[in-house]
Amino acid sequence: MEPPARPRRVTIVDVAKHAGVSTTAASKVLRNAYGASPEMRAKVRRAIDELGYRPHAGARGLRGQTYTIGVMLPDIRNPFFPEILDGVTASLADTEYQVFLGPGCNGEKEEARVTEAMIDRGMDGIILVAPVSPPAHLEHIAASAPTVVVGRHGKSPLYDTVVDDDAEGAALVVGHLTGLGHRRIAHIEHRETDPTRLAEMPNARRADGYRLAMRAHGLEECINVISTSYTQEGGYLGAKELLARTATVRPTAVFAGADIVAMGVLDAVSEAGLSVPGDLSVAGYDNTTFAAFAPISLTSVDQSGREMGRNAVRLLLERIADRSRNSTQVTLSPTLVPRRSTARPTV
Amino acid sequence: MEPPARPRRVTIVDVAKHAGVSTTAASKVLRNAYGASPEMRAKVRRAIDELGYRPHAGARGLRGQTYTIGVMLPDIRNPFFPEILDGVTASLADTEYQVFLGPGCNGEKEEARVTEAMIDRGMDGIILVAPVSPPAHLEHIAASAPTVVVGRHGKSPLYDTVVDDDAEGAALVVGHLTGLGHRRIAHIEHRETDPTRLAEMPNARRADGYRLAMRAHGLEECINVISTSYTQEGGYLGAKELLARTATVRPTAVFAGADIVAMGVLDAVSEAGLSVPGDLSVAGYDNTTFAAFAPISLTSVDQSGREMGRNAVRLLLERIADRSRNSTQVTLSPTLVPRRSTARPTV
DNA sequence: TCCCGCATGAGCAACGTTTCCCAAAAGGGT
DNA sequence: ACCCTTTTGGGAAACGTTGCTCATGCGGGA
Repeated sequence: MEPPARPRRVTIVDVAKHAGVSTTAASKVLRNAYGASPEMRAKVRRAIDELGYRPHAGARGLRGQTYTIGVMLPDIRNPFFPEILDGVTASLADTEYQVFLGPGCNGEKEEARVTEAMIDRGMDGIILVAPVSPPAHLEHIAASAPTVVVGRHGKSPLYDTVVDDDAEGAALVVGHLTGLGHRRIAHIEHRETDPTRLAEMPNARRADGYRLAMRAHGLEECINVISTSYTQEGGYLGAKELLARTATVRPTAVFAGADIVAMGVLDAVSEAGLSVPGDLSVAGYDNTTFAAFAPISLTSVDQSGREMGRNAVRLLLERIADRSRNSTQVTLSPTLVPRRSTARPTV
Repeated sequence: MEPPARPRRVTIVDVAKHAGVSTTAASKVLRNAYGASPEMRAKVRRAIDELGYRPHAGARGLRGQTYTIGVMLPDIRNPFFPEILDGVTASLADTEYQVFLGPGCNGEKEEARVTEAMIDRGMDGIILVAPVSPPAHLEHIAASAPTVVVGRHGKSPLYDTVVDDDAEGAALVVGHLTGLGHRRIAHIEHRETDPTRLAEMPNARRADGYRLAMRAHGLEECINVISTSYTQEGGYLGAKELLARTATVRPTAVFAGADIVAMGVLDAVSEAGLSVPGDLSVAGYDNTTFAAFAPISLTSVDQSGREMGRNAVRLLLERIADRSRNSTQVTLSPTLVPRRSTARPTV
């Protein structure tokens, strides 16, 4: 016995037939376009409801828009990114647009695959969060579809950007720690060699901001940057190196470039039988969800991801409406969230 | 001055012209279809490379496949779900398929919006992770596109399922705790009233498994289930209630139905000035990333999300190949990961 | 009365693919 | 030399929309 033939999807033609009008007319009603009388609108709308019609996005895309926005996140595991996403979806909630995420892509190759896939699917707009691709590739993307880059400092006439003032964030941390009385404040950064990334990626800005702030507080000779990576393991290795020093040289505080790095630092501290903040104050960056967990209670910098997401959508919709408008750069200010992982140094 | 007209996308017609063949021929080469000589294949492939042609997924979808798989995650913040996603993308890495995620959808309404959007975009297959929609809606989805449901126990002839044996997971925890000498073991569950969810959702199975295992250990009179929700707040409230009791009735161990719930428990414990595991042993479920962080070090149940993702893809591809095949249910066994949050009770 | 403009509708050609078909040519067995 | 099969290639019609162009009918101003 044959399984029942799947019912063909109802199309705009079915709607038009059922309403007794032309497909053109039905299309006009769908798009709220000019040239349809109130009675016709009513008829068509009724037919749509009765048949449960939904427009086919692919077919629409062939002639214009797909009503789809693509968002690329570098790492779905980093709990900071969902904040941005929330801002994006909230802003798009009462529009016809639908958001889809490219899956976790770390590395240029994966990034290229995902962005190309978005373009191939005719997405109306693309939001790239902290992409690692070279600027040329970003411009290639932006030339194919309206694009907003979030969390990366380079500017281009082809795309808009939304960034956090990472240097200021670093200064907030240094200011907080010096205010508590710390002098030997170390920083764990993400090692970067590529020159454009060195100029554009937030991690490099945070390191620069740290150095600048240390000098501003007259602590130039205490500057101490460990280059590992923005991972838990990177934090662990960096902290091991710091803790191996003799007590008179050992830092009393560590500014980790990201919360996840701070987690690694906590691992190493715990392994060494030391305590936070008694033996070492630790601060992170991103104010991720777990920074607030009671056993961790990590002092961190909040970049207001929601606000970044909202701004990204605003810029994207503006650019969809007018592709030739000048590119815009939005910079948001971070705030410090002090918690129990930082305290006065015990001399 | 006019901005330079955006270059029209390269189409299969351009490729055919450039190679000096028909578009039919070019299409055959693209799809590795029968009826093209080796020389023609070579010519067309060269043209594709020279022009940088990429097929337009929307147009393809109009006539068949879009080579797109949609994955719906209920909550992007729950660090367990990325595991599943990893399994999915890894399995799909060397196919032509591209994965896209629906953004965080908690609630039936959001779920419906996202799944409809996936269908509208002609996605070739849909993976639903722990959906909350009623079975009728799941079958509606499955009737429109090949579907695999992950992390939900109901079965249907229309879709395949991949689940963890949640009852066994609960039994592992209870066994572990009784083995350590605990008797008053409480459980914090996600309150569920809807009868089908009560039957199908993993949280209900975990609670049932807990009860069953307690009886099996002769601890029926110690059974103690607190109904809140699978959130940090839910865990916090549940733990407050438990900790308010006098020491002789107070549980010595808590089995939280999810790691995020355990975080809330830790918050409450810390607030009450008590310690883990000294005053209270705590176990979670999901073995999320942060369960391994040193200051937390949470005993948890690992469901091997990767394996679930891999299985989901396998089933999905099978169903795409043969839509009328019988539906399959895969059940995976969880394992216990003991850490420092559980220990012998201090009488 | 005539003409113009506007509101209302429909016809039709795209958009970029795939696939069903058919034609021509090329082998292969008598 | 003949027919039959297989290979190789292309023409053209879909798929579901949208937007251009055009036809009709109506009212109003001259």
